[in-house]
Amino acid sequence: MTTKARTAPDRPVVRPDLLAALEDGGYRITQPRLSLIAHLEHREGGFSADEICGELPSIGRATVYRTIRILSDAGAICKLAMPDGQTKYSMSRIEHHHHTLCVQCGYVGEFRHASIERLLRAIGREISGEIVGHRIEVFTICEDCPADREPDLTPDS
Amino acid sequence: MTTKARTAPDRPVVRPDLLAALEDGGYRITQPRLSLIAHLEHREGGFSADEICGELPSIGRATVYRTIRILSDAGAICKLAMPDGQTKYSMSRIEHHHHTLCVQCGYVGEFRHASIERLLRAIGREISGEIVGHRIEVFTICEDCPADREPDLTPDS
DNA sequence: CCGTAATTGATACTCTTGTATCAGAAATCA
DNA sequence: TGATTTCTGATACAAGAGTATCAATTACGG
Repeated sequence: MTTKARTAPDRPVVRPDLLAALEDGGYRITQPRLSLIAHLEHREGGFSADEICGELPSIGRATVYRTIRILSDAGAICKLAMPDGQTKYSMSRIEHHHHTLCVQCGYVGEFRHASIERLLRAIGREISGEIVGHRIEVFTICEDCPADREPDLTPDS
Repeated sequence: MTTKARTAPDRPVVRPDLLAALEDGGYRITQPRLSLIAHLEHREGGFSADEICGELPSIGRATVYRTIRILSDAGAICKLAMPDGQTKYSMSRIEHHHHTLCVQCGYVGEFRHASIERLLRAIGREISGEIVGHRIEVFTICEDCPADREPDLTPDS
């Protein structure tokens, strides 16, 4: 029964699609990459690369950045920008989504809205040039944050 | 007839609303600020702070950044983010607009779309927390850019 | 026209977000 | 089990974007 488990070390079990992001890219399945993926998979909200370095001190900075890049290229992670320019990442849990970012605690939520795709097509008809991408970020003060404080800079571009 | 012009130096004439952005903030009308505003007013597309430093070498770096900040706070300038994280600014010419950014030449365009405000209200009803701002950026390859090249990273968050 | 207070510009500094390097360690292939 | 190739982690480096400092200058109210 346990024939196959002979040489398996204590590899964390991760979402198959995240594993596939590595394999499809021709990357090796390594311990640090698995630990990182397992960590991100269970992490709430958004994160910065440096936060992850702090949370997983056993994994080198360079590896954290490299792995985030791989996952980001594979579409498993989204790269976001806070109003102040800070970079955040977020694990994608649903497809074709957009993000809410709490300007106070950095919490990142995902939402879908059918009208958005339609809207983008309409915009495409009105502007010159070809649309190659978009960024839609909704800045919020999330439920768990005190709403009484002055929010940060809130660009509405 | 020319009584009033006696002590007026060669101050550039700038859009009154931009001047107001200074006055309303309690800022002095200085030569460097006026030169900068006059320059930006006639400049096409988007710009980075450092580009402006290069274009107006007689104005100090710090002053460029300070003035951009003042205008940005006053809403006369929008702060944008390119897909790669680079910061761009753009003079606002119309109200309640959003931006197109050419990922190849950095050209910034403005557009309005009535549905966007409606859409945001709809989103507000679906998510938890309070919306305090948003960022909608449409990345393009503009008419004047060769479309055959591979575009940059095109996040669709 | 003068005094005061804000502004300027040069420069140094900071902080974030990465990338480059490279010897040693690990994963994979045969 | 090697042999080979990739990956890792420590560290240094770099670019971008902006702030802090501060003496000299400029604008503005009276």
